[in-house]
Amino acid sequence: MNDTKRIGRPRGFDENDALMAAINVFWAKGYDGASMKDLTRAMGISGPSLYAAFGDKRALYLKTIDRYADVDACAPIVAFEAEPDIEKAVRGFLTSVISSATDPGDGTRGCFLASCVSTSVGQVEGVDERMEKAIDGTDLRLAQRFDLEKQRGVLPADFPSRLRGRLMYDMRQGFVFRGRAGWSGESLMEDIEDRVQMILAI
Amino acid sequence: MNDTKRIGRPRGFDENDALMAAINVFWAKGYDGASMKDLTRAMGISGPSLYAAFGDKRALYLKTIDRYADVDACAPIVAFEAEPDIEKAVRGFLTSVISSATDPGDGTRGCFLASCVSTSVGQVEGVDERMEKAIDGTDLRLAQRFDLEKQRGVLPADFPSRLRGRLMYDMRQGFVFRGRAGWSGESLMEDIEDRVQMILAI
DNA sequence: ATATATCTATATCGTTCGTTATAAATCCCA
DNA sequence: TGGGATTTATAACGAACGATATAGATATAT
Repeated sequence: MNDTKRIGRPRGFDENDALMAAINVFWAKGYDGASMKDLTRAMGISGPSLYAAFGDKRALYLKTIDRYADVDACAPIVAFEAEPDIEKAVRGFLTSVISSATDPGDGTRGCFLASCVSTSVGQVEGVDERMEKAIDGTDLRLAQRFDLEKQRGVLPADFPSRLRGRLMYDMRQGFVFRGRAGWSGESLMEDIEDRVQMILAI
Repeated sequence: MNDTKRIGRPRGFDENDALMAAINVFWAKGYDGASMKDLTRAMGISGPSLYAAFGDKRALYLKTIDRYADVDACAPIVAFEAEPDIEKAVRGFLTSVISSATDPGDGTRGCFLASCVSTSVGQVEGVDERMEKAIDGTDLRLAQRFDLEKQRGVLPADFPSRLRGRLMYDMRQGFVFRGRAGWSGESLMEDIEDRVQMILAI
């Protein structure tokens, strides 16, 4: 908005970078599990700087959710939209879900929204609306991809795009959940061919 | 186990009742959200009594999980197993999931395992194994119900019982999640006919 | 009745939490 | 070269947390 140089000492950190770092902390530890010390250390700033820039912990959390939604960091959905062949796209979506749900990285398994934010729905004020909006948005994107195939004639005109989009979303929720509970990627992969057929059935 | 009268002052509370009360507190507030004060008040006992009987907070939490699994309190699964007609059973399962996921009661929405325990997987030591075992057990029960129908000849011999059981489970996870995010029961019900057909397809 | 063992309640412990005064440091502008 | 504005770091705040030491209460056993 305001590109004019502001008076006073400038920020010693990048707000974007700090937010992305905060996302990873919440992602790995959850809202309650992430202490202010965890956050300030990972963000490379001190407590007062954090409060001045983002408000309190809850406000920071909500901003990480908004940021995550903005940068469109959800790999499975991106994969789904990028692949031209619809069957491969569905398979790619599920495969991406599974790999991200089971990859033993820095603790940021699954999707930030599905793995972390979803666990604070109904617990942290302000999360519910954002989560609902995120689910709506995802449902819509998935459905639109199917609608595209209906226009192309690949899928029949009466294909229930919305329902199948939601189905895919719920499958993701299940896979992420199982991954967090310790399921291996291989065992989860046993299901995907059956599921691809379900999603695309008539 | 030991029915002989024990020496010393007897317990002033029932351990079962106290555990059930603790379940509801965790269910409504989550593991971190449930304070010892919340727990002792709901359980009707004082702090030291709680610690003497159940250990620390985490041990109590794990015991509530075990207890919940034992009493078989998961309504959707019970409904699924009770209904003789398999299609009605599947529909009943999903309907029960949705109603319990959206019923605005005392905060104990969904299933204790799906709504609360699942959010502490990877966060609280000892939860992972229990959750994995619970999922395994549920998958098995759902699959066995399908196997029964295969024996009866209602479902074809090549019906993938295990896969469809897992599918139902993942659908539940999705519905519970959406319910927590604010979805209404009616909007969730829009999906179920399509889903019943999916689960029983081929 | 006394001794012993167990449970209960009050009160408090030390931590850790999220949050914030305070003051030094760093920049723009005049 | 100051003066004003803003950000920084240190330190500490009150509150709430989970967990306990202590002492009183209540049962059985002898």
